[in-house]
Amino acid sequence: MNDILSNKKLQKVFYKREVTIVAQNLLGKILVKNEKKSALAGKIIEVEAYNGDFDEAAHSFKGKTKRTEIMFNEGGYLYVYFTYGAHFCCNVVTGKKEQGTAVLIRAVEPLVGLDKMIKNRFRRNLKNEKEILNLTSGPGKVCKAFNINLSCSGLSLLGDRIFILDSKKLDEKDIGISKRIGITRSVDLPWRFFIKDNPFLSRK
DNA sequence: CCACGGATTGGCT
DNA sequence: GCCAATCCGTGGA
Repeated sequence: MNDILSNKKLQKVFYKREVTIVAQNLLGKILVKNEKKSALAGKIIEVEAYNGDFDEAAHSFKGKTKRTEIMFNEGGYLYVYFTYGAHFCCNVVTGKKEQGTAVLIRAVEPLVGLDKMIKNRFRRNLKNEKEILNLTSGPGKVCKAFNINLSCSGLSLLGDRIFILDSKKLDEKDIGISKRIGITRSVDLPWRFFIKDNPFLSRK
């Protein structure tokens, strides 16, 4: 199983493309976070695209602020924000410099470092086997399990702390598309992409 | 300085 | 299914 970690790291050219293309192509790829002694890894199974040019739900829509300036980098950086007084959410910055586009990682399927993820997320042992499905099935949950917080915002995905590995291309028929979740503006854009029937999705 | 709302989660009805 | 928790970022006075 750990041989998945020998896959090739995604490079700048992958991230600099248009945000909805990057979003769909991130499905099935492997998010990796290197800890002091071990690695955490999960397969990306649910994402959403945000584009500040015309998408009122994007943090970058109103222009650059101290919080969102990272979103205006060129593709290949991590943008993390804090919300509802409790949760972090992590995004992959995409496109060209000053564009303000990013992909929210909404759910992953845990692959490597499960014990550590369980510790990070619940601070206790699992109550039962089914609880594993609650480990990384939402944007705040992913960040908690991977110990991603504001100190990770702005990190380069070409570095060694956090990055994404390639994997074989998904069959188009396995990709689902829907409206985005939890927003109040630009609600009709069909910019949520997910791997159909994966048990770790945030919603069915 | 103050007010308001949020790219969520988990607990309770 | 409904709803409170919780606090920072943002914008206006």
